[in-house]
Amino acid sequence: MTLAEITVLLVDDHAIVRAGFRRLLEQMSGIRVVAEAASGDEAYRLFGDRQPDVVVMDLSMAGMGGLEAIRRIVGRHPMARILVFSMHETAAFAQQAMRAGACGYVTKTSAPEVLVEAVRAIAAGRSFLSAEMAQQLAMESVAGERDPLSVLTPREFEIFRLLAAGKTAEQIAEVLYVSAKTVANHATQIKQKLGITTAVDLHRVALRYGLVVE
Amino acid sequence: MTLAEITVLLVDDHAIVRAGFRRLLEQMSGIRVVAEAASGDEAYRLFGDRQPDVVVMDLSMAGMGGLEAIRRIVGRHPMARILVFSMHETAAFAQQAMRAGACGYVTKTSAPEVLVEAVRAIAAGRSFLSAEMAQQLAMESVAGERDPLSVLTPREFEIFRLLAAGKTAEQIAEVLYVSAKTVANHATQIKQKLGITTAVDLHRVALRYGLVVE
DNA sequence: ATGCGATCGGGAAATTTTCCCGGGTGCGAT
DNA sequence: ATCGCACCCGGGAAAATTTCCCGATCGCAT
Repeated sequence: MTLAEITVLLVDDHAIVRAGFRRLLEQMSGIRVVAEAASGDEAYRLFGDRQPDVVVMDLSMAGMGGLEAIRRIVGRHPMARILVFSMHETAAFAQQAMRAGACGYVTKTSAPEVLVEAVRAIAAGRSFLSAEMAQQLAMESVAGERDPLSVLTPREFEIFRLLAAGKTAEQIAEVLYVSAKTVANHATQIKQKLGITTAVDLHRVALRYGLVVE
Repeated sequence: MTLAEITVLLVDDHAIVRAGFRRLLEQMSGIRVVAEAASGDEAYRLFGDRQPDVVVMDLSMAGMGGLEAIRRIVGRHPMARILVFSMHETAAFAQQAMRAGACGYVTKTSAPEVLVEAVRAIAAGRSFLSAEMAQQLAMESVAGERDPLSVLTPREFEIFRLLAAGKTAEQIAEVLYVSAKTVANHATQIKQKLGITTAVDLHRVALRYGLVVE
């Protein structure tokens, strides 16, 4: 592994990003891009052909998403080592990717050196998380790591759902036969528990857990 | 213009994308990247220094967004020619970008040749829309049923986007260099125009038109 | 020149959010 | 039985935000 070059399969539906990665790695010794794919499908096929040491993959691709592609590749080739290279700064994405079988996660805003370092780490059999991600994930695992909505009491959950559906505090108060004041107090408590500040965040959490349709 | 090289200022907060663009243009004659910026701020400063023929700009940047950067640059330098290079496939973005003062819009999924063609078109004084965008915009104008977001002014659209991203009025005020009061007033106007009342509705509209991810 | 729309924000009132509090209720443990 | 505890309900008061109304400026078009 340390003797030969590290071979890389690049997967991203943006040609410009693939070009950037190539340019970056051209200036490095010991790493060589042996193939590129613009879709999960293509990546799956090419992996079998080329047997690269490392796959560098974007998450957000049209068609079969990156997560699905990871599952497929790892399912067929358990030894595959995949580094996710995503634009999302959120720990939830990193978590999902790792769970799907990735060995590392780096954001696109990372410095170029970090990317190279990550590729080397993955090739060497280690895993790699960018510092911010590691930080976030650590925070979460300390916090208990389970479904964040489980911290809500039944009443809070109910109000959470209604808020996420776009109802105002008064409307909710009306259907629940309590005062708007109480709803407001619950709402504050809910946001506190979920660690969010705005109604938009609340809606996002609800979407993420399938509590509202679209 | 056709005699000299076309000089380009590259603006994108992802180093990898800038590298990709450089690599792409290195292989072309007649185009040269003379500067790179990782933020709208930096782009604004560098534009004055270098006076590039064309600015190639990403829309979604941390801090001052791309739209705001366009507004600022064009406001100060009316002759600036800006090509937007975005990951968003939605016509609403192209529409807003053009309205903010851009001369062209290309998505990151475009083929490399398209990017080069677009840069050349912009430098030659023409404007450029990628085929899919032109298609979508045409469809909309024919259908008469334009998206409700077109009733928003550029400024309103920008603030709308930031609100939909879960930012508070205060945070928005900070990145746009205006008072929180102004943002609040805009927000009221936006909700009025869109016929919505809650922040959750706002997020939903943004989702519906692909302005926010997820 | 004049009008118009876009942007920015102040003033003031209305409304909402937040924090702090206490009271009531059910439920399991001692 | 009664104690602790979590839950639910809401009042009071301060803080923050939203809303409505207004005037100012600026660029642009007629």
